[in-house]
Amino acid sequence: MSKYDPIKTEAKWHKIWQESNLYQTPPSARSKLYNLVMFPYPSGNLHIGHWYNFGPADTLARYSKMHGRGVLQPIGFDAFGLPAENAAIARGLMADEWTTHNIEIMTGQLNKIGAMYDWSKTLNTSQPEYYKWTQWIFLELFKAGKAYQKDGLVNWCPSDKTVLANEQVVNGRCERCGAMVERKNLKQWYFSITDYVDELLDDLTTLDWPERIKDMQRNWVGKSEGAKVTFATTDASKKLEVYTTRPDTIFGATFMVIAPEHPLVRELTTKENLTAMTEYLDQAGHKTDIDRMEAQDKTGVFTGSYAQNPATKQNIPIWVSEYVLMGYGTGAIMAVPAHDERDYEFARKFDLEIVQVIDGASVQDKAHELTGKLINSGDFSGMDSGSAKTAITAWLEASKLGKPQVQYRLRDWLISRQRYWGTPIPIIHCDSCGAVPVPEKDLPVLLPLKQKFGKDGRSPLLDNPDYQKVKCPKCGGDSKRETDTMDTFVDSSWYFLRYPNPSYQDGPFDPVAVKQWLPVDQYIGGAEHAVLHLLYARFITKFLHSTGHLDFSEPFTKLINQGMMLGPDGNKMSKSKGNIIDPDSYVDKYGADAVRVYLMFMGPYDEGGSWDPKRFEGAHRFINKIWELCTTKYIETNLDSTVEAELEAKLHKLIKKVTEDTQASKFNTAIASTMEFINFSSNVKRAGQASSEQWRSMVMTLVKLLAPFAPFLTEEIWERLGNRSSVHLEAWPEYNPALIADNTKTIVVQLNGKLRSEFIVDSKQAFNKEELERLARQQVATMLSDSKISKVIVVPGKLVNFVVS
RNA sequence: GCCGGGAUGGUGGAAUUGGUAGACACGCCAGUCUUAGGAACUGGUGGGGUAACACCCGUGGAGGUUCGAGUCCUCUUCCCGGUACCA
Repeated sequence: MSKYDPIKTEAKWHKIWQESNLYQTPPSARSKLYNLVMFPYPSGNLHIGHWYNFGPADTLARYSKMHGRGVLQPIGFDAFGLPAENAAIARGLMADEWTTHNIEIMTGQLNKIGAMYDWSKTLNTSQPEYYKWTQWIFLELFKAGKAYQKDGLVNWCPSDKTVLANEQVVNGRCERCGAMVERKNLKQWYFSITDYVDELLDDLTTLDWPERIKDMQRNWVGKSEGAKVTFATTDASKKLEVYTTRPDTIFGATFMVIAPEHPLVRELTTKENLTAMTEYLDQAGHKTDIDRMEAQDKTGVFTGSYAQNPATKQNIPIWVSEYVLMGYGTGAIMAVPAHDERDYEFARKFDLEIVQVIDGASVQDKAHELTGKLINSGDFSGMDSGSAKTAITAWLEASKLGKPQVQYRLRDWLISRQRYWGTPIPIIHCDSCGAVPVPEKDLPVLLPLKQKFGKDGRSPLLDNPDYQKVKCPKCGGDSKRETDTMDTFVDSSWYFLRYPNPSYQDGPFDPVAVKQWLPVDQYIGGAEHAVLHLLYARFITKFLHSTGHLDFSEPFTKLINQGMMLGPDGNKMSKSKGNIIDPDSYVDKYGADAVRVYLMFMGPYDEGGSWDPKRFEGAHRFINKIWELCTTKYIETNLDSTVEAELEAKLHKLIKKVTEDTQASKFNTAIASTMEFINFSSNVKRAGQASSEQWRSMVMTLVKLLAPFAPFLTEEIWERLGNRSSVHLEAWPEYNPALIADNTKTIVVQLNGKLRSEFIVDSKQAFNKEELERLARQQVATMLSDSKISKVIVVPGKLVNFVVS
């Protein structure tokens, strides 16, 4: 029998599967599985991380299909976006040409994976028939008042020349290109994600997602409970609102601090302090976020004004400092230096009063941030922090000086981008009517193709009068089309709704198909989208739910996170480190099955790992061993009924193990047990101890168990075994529990918990305590001869432990 | 700083959830085959110890609970991911 040729075999089956439409999505199914991977960005090449995501995801899909579930497993492209635009500029190409070219290449690579993609259900977010509906969703949000324009401080990436959402700023840098983000005052479009903040937080408990992802979302939303308190200036002319999580410390508020961008800064600054203030504001305005973060020392300037602490009635100075951020709370704080580290540092530096109001630790050298018993707090002294928070907030509320307040860190989603390659924002700016939405009948607003890029990547839309010139849909007057496009995360926030029927014309998604397939049953992808895509998609789903377009409010019931694939050196793969593994070279030499098996055997799926070329050999050998075992002639020479029974028992144990492990995405242990079984059955084969019929039936079962892992190899073997139809249409094997029960058990004998001996006992005897103790005593009789047994512990079916002195 | 995850042979990793630590695989060593190399196959492989057994040590570190701890508790070191003047 010839050696296994993965290249020929894989090409052969890929063709047959395609021609026979083997993986066509069933129109309906009693039990459905919407198995989804995060669709790729058409960067030009499928990298090893894609394989690590898509291969095991397909194994899960195939496993479910064999369980009789109707499976929808689509694939498409997240095709708009900056990298394509930048690459096109760099190569002097059109963005659409570059994207189309990459999609062609990547489609070929995707086919090699051997995944059961249904290519009749693919989509591409840069196509007008798709982005028409992205625009439609924008208009729905606009109608509901949840897409709005706002003037304000935004994150600006000077290298990509566009604004960014908060979620796209990582450590003060642009998530895409790593450039330091600047702050700018601009009028931009936002989506009101904060309107859904409580649902986004609370519904996390209903989701079957990894806890760490849920925690990341919880942290990002950043809910905190406290109080809003109003402080009046001493002349009562102005009011300053502050947010605090520690109303119990209000008696210790000895000064106030407001952000440099606070609207009252100018008004509060007295003549004597004006020069210093102007200087301070000027240098603060020039700093990037990074500068601010890295500032070692607290800086600040006194305004010259005072406010009255409503609790102590004392006059306290109002300062301006960068450590108070305009974007959180009210942009002003009551500073309690005794009980807040930052306020403490500021007070020490500028020699401000420190009054301790919580007992329990000295504030001589540092702030005391814990809760405790109140002191120096008037009528509230003696209470503990917990009840004082409630009592003081109630008192503030009764005196109309404050109220309980819940604060979130999450801000609205800034979706405008000053770039060309994205979904045009369907808005027309009219001098008399303002921002007017493009009427639905005029959708899509087509993105003009074949555009030459301006200098420095300037959006061609800005220099395209034909695109901009438009009549106002309201008054018919001359007006100007919006030239910004949408963040690509808007495109990807709803794509999973369209997959079930991507050619649907009458809406963004086909309600019948959505009813059949949604929500997504399992979503498989990396953790890098925890607070980006996954949060946005939940928001859009909740919006469409609240407006009656969907009857579910969470898009992804179950989330599976694969770990990260690292280079052979254990580092994140990057061009600069030169440690990028190209999957194609392995696929072209050893086949997709070997690559899939390698990736799944490597270790726990959610932990990832580094690519080790040496260890790849193991997966390759595994494939060859299966081939050898299943396709070379079996000769029955030396029948042994004990071995036959053992083979049968091991097979059924294997079915159980592979079933349970695959279900739990524990691919590595599923494969390990299969290897173990193959080692055992190779010995049986060599000795010819089992009947030919048993052997043949065992091989058939084994091939079915392996089908989701190595789809090409198993299909070829299946055919050679004489089967006419595909192994991928077979039903998943079931195990017989009666065959799994061992008829003997190994009982361990311990002395003081240490292994000393073991014996085999008939399963019927394994739970008879007296018998086990008797047998165990025989085993270690000589060792026990001159020791005193103080206790005997018998664990039925497992062990006997003698405690001796 | 805060939140989450982790540390087991030369390497990747197993371990029925408190009951034989190191499954499976890589690598290495020896052997068979081969002109040779490779491939394939067979056996061995945590450390110490022994002629071979016996025996001792061993899951980042220090304690503890228990007849028995990789697994539970307390403290601690280091690594990874997320997040951060968030009041």
